[in-house]
Amino acid sequence: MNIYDIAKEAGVSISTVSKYLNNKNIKPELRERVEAVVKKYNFKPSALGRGLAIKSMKTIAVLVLDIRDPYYSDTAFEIDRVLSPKGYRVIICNTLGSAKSSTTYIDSLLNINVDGMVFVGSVFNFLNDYPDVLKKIGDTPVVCSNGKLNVKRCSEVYVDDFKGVYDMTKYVLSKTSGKIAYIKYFNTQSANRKTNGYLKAIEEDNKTPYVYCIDNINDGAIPTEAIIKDHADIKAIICGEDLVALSAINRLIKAGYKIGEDVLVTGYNASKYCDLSSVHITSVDNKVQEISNICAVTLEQMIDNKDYSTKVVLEPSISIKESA
Amino acid sequence: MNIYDIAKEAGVSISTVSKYLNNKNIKPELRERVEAVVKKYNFKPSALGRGLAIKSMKTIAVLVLDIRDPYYSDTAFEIDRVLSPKGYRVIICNTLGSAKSSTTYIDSLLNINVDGMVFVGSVFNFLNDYPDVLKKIGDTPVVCSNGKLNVKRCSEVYVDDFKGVYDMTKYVLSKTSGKIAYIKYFNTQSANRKTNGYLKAIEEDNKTPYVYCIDNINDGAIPTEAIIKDHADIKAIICGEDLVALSAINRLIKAGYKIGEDVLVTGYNASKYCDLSSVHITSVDNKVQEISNICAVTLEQMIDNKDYSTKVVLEPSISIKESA
DNA sequence: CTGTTAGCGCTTTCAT
DNA sequence: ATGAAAGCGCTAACAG
Repeated sequence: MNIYDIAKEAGVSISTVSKYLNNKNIKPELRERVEAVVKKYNFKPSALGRGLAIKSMKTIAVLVLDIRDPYYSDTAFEIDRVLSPKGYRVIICNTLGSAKSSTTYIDSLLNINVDGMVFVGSVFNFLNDYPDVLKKIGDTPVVCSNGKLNVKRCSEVYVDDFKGVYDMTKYVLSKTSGKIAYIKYFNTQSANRKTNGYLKAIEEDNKTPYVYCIDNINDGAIPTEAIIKDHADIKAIICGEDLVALSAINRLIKAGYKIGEDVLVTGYNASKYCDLSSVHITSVDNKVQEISNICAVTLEQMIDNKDYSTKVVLEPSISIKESA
Repeated sequence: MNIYDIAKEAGVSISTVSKYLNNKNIKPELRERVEAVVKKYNFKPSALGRGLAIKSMKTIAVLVLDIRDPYYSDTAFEIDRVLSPKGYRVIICNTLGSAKSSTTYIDSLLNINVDGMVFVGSVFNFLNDYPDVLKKIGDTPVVCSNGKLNVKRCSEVYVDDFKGVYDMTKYVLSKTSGKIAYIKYFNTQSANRKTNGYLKAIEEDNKTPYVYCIDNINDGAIPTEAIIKDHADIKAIICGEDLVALSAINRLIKAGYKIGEDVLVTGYNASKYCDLSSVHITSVDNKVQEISNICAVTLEQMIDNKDYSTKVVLEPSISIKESA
């Protein structure tokens, strides 16, 4: 069933059917005739035919490191929640941070004339070192959450994670005068900004910073163990990720520390992980849902050639629970 | 840049270019000429043009309840991991269990001639009550994980969750002779099979079953509290979901129980949640990755019109940790 | 306002 | 083996 069939049965031309389908002005009588047939067969025009004609597939893509990470699945969920009711299909790409994989996904997306893409996380900034990729993206609308791509049409949506950790460190400083350590996860620009927030606050207080790094998000117990060994009198551990805080807490409990009393522990993301430990976790709320919502809305504005903000910065807040 | 441009520059016809792109036989000389131009521009044929011609977009869809649930994101991840290197784009659909949303997604997918769909979870079986939807799906390849759709081409991949909980209950019975309760989550066919596994094992041991139900996966603390109140001498709680076990454990610890000693707690899914509590959780391993892998591989076989198994049943196993 | 017609980029007969 | 031409389903410019 295609518009020819509909046109024939309604006794009109295909362009009238097309006009009907695209809400253009046609005479009421014809409109009724066409509508009757369309409804009768519950006809939905092929997105392929239209796609080829107008070079758009009503499809957008969300590129993430790994959809299994709650931060990314939250993002993907919100984007789908906003855009799928508007007829967009949402393609999900797990790049795992590999340049090869990322560029392959991008090729594949451009191949179907994807209407827009959302790059989630500052990890994707490495693409700025691939001018041929940027060139291929051309003027396809791009929204970067916590990142920036040097393409023609790019909107950036940030949460100020420097401030997030800075504020959190200030908060912790207000609760203890003892040693405060920081566990940094990964080495993205975002992770560096967070670390700098910690360093700045610590420095302003004339204290000594203790930074421990991990590359695997499940390895939180390792630096925690090191911290316990290096500084048995540790009073607080600020973590760059909730999962890390969770591991740290479990490790500290095993070592006999009372969380929230002997030692304060904080996380980052204010994710559901915060409520999974016996001691609920105080965390930097970096507004995943809000930021993803803005990404989705902005992307749609870009696609529709409406005005849009090229840069939005959100203030994180502190979600206080029991661990600090 | 399209095949006409390539053809012109290579001095051949478009059909020769098309043949080159589709690995059909062409004379070595021409092949070389075409290849040179294709490589020069790193030409990738438009999926839209091809899509219209052959009615396939090299796109598959994964329909889940909610991608934020780790079980579903694990599934989506694995399917993308297998299929995206083969050139498939993976569309993600969060139906939230709503019939309206599901059918809208399905319409949208069929509209782009999606090559295949994976329905994850027995929740989607409700679609069998919508004959018009099934009819629309027609002979589009469908794979159901833990479910079944009455469409022309459907492959089912199951994990025997009755046996999973049955075995787990037997295991728990071997460790304690006290009261064993079960916390059931939701009311899907799968949840019922699990509950029956518990009931069967309990019955075979001539013990009294205690089943508590919840509809929200985060409500594990509620039935746990009830259990503590009803049966202070509870010896084990078997949960239908890891997250429920996690809440139960936190609640039990608060009440002063020693997990793994005073009371055993088990989960279902053997997800990463099992390692997030201070006491790691013994759980039924229902092989998410394996099952998703089979879904992806089977779907590809169906799409390629190769032979495929219409039904695969996997045996769950028990992942023993500290909580039981 | 309506219909005719020419694409959109590719695949696929069907002659050559 | 190769190329010309038709066709996939739709949109849009253009003529009426």
